[in-house]
Amino acid sequence: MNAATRSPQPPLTRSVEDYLKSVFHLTSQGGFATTSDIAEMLEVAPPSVSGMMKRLSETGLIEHVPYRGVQLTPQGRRAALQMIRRHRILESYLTSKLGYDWGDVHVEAEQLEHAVSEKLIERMADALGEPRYDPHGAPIPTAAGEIEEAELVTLADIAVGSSVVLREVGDENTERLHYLAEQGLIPGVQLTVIDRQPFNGPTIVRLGDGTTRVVGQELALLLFCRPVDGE
Amino acid sequence: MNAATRSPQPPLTRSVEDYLKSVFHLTSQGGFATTSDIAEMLEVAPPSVSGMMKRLSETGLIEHVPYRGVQLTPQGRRAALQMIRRHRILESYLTSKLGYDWGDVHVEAEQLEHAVSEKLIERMADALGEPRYDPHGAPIPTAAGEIEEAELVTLADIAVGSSVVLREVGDENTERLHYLAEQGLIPGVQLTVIDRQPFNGPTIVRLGDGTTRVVGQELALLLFCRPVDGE
DNA sequence: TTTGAGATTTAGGCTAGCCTAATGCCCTGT
DNA sequence: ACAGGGCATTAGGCTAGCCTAAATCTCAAA
Ligand SMILES: [Mn+2]
Ligand SMILES: [Mn+2]
Ligand SMILES: [Mn+2]
Ligand SMILES: [Mn+2]
Repeated sequence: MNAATRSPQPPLTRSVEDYLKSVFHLTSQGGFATTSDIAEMLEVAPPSVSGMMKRLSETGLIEHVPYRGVQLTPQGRRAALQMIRRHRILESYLTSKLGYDWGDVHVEAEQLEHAVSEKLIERMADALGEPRYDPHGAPIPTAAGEIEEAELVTLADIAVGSSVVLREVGDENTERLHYLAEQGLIPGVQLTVIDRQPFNGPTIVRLGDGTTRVVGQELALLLFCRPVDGE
Repeated sequence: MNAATRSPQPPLTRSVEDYLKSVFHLTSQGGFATTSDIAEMLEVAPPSVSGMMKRLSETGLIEHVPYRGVQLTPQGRRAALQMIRRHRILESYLTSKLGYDWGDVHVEAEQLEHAVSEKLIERMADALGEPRYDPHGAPIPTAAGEIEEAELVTLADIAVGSSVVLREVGDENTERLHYLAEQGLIPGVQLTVIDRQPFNGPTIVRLGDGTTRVVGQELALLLFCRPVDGE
């Protein structure tokens, strides 16, 4: 009887939890997560990733194809989704109940996610009314481990003349989030693309109040939108 | 320039934080914390404590007198009080804002105390109105690192006929806390000792509503009281 | 088909924290 | 004064996670 089949499993370490989340995010579009992508995301050296991948495949949390990359097993995926639920509930709670700025919650949640109990997360979720999205618009997995998969398009890909709803923005960069909030570019806002400059130039959008914003290509690639019905 | 004088210090680890808290509690009546007392409190083997004491004295957090025990340095005391503030604010918050039972908060706080930021603790404290006592009646250190030192007496030492206010109870045992809550023996309640059986027998107290309780010696030793003014 | 750049893994090393077994210190009781 | 019990420390070993340097694999370009 080996480690992968022995039960009950010892609790996952902080590191393991973060590795699993990384693999989840890196494989969300399908395919493998590569050693160097994981290393970059977690800010560790590639050999550290190789070492951890070895341990994680021995415990049955990932499938490792040498020199190709890794994918989560069903068990690994379950654990990753649980961590993502924790993270996003925490971000939501800090924002709604403790007056946190949406630019600051990610860093705090990155630590707390490893220390909170299941019970605390469910109490927070309950206090919030079982939110479905975190403050940055990312879907919150259910306690049962299900997550909404929406097909979103980046603002940079929206044709001039089309209207969209901004659904989700990346949550890792505090300054970027502050800037977006200043500009009123927050999830839920409706935008109409009124122009786009050539050569990967900025996209110009009109907000509901008639004001316009000039969004550079780099930023436009990080604003995930859903086309508005009937457009 | 050695480790003790180099600055800024690296953040303390989870283990170090728990060791410092233990030393604080074990020296709160003065004197030294012994290796075996620390080992018992943290549920580790004595040699693990010896090893950690070596590291902590090298970093200037404790003073170690070989074969005698340890005491906190001012720096170690500051760190310990910060952790105790975190712990007690967390217990208060979980109880007041998330409907936690007072018997369950200790275990949760024991983990969270290592993951929360200073900022989060201050937001929680603010949301609670800067509480001065945790749910078990223990004083909460201020953000500046000051803690109230009250001279409390255990119920077992109160003379028959005297009245007291129950101020503080130990928070480590969930079942004990549940039992105390059932009996109405919670901090703030006024008690009059109406009898005590000999040979370390139980203490009989009357509550404000006229009902009585029979409190065994073991429990009476853990109920910390303040004599009522003018008695 | 060969080759080389780039990615990955292996080799070897380090620290923090834990353990058990062996040794050493301290103090009390005779 | 000293023996012995009990506590503390030292010795030696282990795992998780990290690192750098060296070896190895892969794949696309020549
Ligand atoms: Mn986040
Ligand atoms: Mn994390
Ligand atoms: Mn507690
Ligand atoms: Mn703790």
